[in-house]
Amino acid sequence: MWKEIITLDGMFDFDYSLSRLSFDPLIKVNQQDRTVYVPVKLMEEDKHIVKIQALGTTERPKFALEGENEEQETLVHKIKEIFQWDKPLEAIQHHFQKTELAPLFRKYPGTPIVKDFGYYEALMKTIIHQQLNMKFAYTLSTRFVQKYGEEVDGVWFYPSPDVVADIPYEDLRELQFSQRKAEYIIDTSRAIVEGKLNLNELASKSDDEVIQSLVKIRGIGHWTAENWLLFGVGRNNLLPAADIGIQNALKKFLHLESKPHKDDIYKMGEAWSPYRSYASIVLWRSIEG
DNA sequence: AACCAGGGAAGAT
DNA sequence: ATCTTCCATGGT
Repeated sequence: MWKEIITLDGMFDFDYSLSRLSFDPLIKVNQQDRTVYVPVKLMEEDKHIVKIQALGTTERPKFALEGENEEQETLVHKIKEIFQWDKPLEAIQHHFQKTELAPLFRKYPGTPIVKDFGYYEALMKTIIHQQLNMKFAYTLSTRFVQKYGEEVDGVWFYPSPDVVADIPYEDLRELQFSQRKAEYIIDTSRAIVEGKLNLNELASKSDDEVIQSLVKIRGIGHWTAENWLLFGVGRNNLLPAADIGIQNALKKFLHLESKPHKDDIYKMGEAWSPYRSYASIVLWRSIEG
């Protein structure tokens, strides 16, 4: 077993990360202990679990990382990437002080964007969650992973694309997937297995290039491509204007009569660039219980 | 019971 | 290219 203490220079609201992660029943989180167990797949069939416990505060973040076997350096690096501990959250908050979102950034300092635990996982989860209320969305993704994924010490790993590629559509329908959602999930996984879709390769391209490529795949629209970039890859400048949550948050924050249209959202968002992802995350946060 | 949900495809213009 | 309609399925 290895253990490592990490301290950050800037701020980081880890307890908020935990409350967000706890939306997902698949993720083993304990908000009282301030811990989360992160499933990390270094390669296929090379599954690891890293326990993270918060020791510090938002202003003075400090974490204890713990793993079972070797690979300490690689796993710590992975965790740093997932939690994006290198993002300059102070500078980002400062950037927003001259915008209309300043009050939200003062209310929620150090709000981080924690990435999903893998590119494929992020894409599947995002497709499954399209157009569904969050409760049912998580019910579906949980059924999906608990049926086809693998549990190690109480921690769930998503199935790999080759497992999903072989699922008959009817089997997902039994989990209450719509026919189309079953097709999106399985067909996209097949494209990955066949090498027609390479997420690692995509992740090195520009936002626009990624969106152009992903949108060509049946079942992936603009919203899903943006969300993959934001939560899968961890890009800074995504503003999913079609997202109902973003729309509702802006309506509430700006006291609008009705939900803003996407053109108006993009216009507002110009001042938020190049950190529009962080505008998105505080807007989402502003309407969470 | 109607409308909504952290959309998308297919068809119409 | 942009607008409309339909699709699915549970939640409130």
